[in-house]
Amino acid sequence: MNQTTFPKKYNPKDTEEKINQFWEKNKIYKFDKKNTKKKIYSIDTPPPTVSGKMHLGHLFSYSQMDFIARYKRMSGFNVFYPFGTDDNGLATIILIEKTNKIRAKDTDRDKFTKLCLKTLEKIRPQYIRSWKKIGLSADFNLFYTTINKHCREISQKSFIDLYKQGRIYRKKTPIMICPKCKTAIAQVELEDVEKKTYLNYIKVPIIKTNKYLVFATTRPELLPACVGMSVHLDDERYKKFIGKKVKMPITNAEIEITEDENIDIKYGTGIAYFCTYGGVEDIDWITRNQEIKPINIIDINGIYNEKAGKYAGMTSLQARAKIINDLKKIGCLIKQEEIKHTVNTHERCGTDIEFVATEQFFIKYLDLKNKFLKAGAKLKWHPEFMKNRLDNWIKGLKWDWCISRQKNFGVPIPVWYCKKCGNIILADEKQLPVDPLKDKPISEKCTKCGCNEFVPEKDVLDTWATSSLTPQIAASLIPERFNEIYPFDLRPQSHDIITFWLFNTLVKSQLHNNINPWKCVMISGWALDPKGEKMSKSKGNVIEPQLMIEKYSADALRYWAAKSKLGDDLAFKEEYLKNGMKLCIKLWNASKFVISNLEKYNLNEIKHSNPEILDIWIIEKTNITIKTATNYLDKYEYSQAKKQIEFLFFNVFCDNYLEFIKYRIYRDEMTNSKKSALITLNFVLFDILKMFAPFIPYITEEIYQLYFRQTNAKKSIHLCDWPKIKHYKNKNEFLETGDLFCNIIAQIRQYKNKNNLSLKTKIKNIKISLETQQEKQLIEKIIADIKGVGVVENISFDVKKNEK
RNA sequence: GGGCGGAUGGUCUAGCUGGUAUGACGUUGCCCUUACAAGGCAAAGGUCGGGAGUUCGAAUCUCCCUCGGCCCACCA
Repeated sequence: MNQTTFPKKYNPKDTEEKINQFWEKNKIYKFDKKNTKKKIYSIDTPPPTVSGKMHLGHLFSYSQMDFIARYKRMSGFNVFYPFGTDDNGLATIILIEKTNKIRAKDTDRDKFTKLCLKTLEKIRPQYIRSWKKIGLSADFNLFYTTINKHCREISQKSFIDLYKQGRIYRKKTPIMICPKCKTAIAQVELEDVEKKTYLNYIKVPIIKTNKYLVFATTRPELLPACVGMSVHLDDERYKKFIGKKVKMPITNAEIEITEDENIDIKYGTGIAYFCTYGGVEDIDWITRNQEIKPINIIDINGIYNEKAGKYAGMTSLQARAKIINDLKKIGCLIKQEEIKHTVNTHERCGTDIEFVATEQFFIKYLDLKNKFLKAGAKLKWHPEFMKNRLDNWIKGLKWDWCISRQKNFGVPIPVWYCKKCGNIILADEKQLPVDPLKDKPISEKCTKCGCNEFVPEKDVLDTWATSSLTPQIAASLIPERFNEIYPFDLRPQSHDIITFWLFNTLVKSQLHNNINPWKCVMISGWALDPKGEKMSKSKGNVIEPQLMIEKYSADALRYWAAKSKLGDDLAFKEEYLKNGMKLCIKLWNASKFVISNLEKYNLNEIKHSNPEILDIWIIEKTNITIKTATNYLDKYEYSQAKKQIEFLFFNVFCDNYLEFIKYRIYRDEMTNSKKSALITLNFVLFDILKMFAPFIPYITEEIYQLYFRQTNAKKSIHLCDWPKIKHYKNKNEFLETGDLFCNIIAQIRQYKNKNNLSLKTKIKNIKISLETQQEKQLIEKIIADIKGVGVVENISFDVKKNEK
């Protein structure tokens, strides 16, 4: 047997770097596409955005999915674990603009996309390095970026398929836009912020009377778009005015007072005025009052148009200031009351959203709410209660999915319009991916009118329209095994995007294939700052994972990530990283001790036919841990599994077993008890290492390579089999005896402690108290061990109660 | 307003298909024991947010209340 010198100290920094290169060079995590014997376990890995940096939250949730991936790999699965990046959104635009000093607005879309792909190609390796560094065992060659050809093609194909199904429609409709980003935004992109504003009380004369009404509004600038005014039927103050008309100041428009049961009598003056469109309630109202024509005064860019009269060319904010001034001048503004209210803003830029009527593409799905609820219920949720969030969301959906975006970057909507008749011409599947701005439809003439001139659609698809296809995108990287990969076994992701990524993916899969995209979902929580608060740049409490890896090691960070229960948020505390390091150091030292002793002998030559009681005891303890840890991991409860393994290692193996066998293996002559100890040490340590491997992959690999690799065919510990249970007869008796033994050793330790004695000090006599006579019988078999381990010459027993 | 999850020694945390509580950090004492001083051994410390109920028995089940958290909906 080769003698390896086990390094005295563990150096995580160098080791992790070295191990990483080893993994990469030997393609340890490569998906074996030719292997048809192993069952595939497929993971729909979340694609992060290259434009960002890896943050602690990433580290947290990717580590958690990696525990499962590694466990499944060791359990004999052929793990399909791709890694993509999501690069067709605003963040990418900003990055490309910055790096290349250009503006997307002023650049040809095709050129910008190419430039983007080129830039991403350049910066990607550095970015992905972070993910490799945390020990992610994905196959990085199963790669996609949501803006590449492969993804554009699949995304456009999805559009065409849904269009043909009649699921996609184009409609002029009020839609939320961000006046700053100048694009349509979806419900999920909203963030509500509480803001201070003024509730303005405005006086309007009632026509043909000398009376007037006062209504209150936070959006006075929409006055030119006012189309209605309502009061509640039960409102004694206003009941009599229903059916009368008022004359709006400034515009002189005549508005009829109507009755509407949704009016809150207590809010403002109890009179609501409706503009097209100030908010959801305006849209609701106009849907209830079909005969009323909207006045669209805001354009898609957020600027007021000619219908706004003198306010044309302004933004809402500018118009508001001006109109308040004008109302004051003519004496119509009675008062302004400062209030706090919640406004919907665009989550990316914080700008208040506007409602504007524009032509947009929608995926029709409101009619399928029940189908989606049922589909959600079919998924196995871990943790289970997270399903409520999806249900809640589906039940609350109000609009179809608006999938067009007015941006000059993204996946182009594969559509042209006939110049003459406006007929929509879909791209042909054969020509995908297509860019209507530069490509022409395959059919040269409009099928309706025969015209041969086409207007390209300028809009692109919502980023979620593409990222909701990650299962199809990833699985089609290995087309020949598509059907074994899809539906995926697992979708891991964090809870904040259940309502979009998870939901949208489910929707697409249901619409295209009528099945769920995955069998089960694993929802992770958030990484919080040490105080338990959300990390954000503005708060300045962001923790750099890279710095922490430098300081403590990736294994320590992963150890921290394994601390939280699945789905729970977890505060980041350096103390936990220290615990992680402590475990690594302990694992290193214990392995050093065990291996340095094992290395002295050729284990194959040591044959023992008679295992000692305490050796069977530790094997049985290991068996129990294997069983419970396996159960927990099968339920995705990695934190419980880790806890069990850690307990076995620290409290049973190190604190007790290693101490128990020292006196045996320190002997020079090769006795049976020494042989038994060596053999047991060998495989218990190996089992422990294997169980730790999914959590702390670096140090376990290093120890494997230093010793166990010599006698194992597998190149890496991560390719080894997950430990199996060894069977012994009468294991309960061994368990009982071993546990009792621990108890007695504890008594001896206590005795020495009380008497300020070192543990190795030999004592002549000690009295041990036992509970029953039966215990005494068990103990007699291992009296020699007690004397040896406890360093005692004579032992007497004091039995508390006698058995009948 | 609707929904979901929490509240356990000084701090963080496990347990929650019921039988007086897990571990870590911190604190104190002992030990420089041939794996480990970022150590080992040992000790002190909690009756499980409050109230009621079910039960022989509840941190664990039911109901109510209080206080955080998250998701969703919210106003002219």
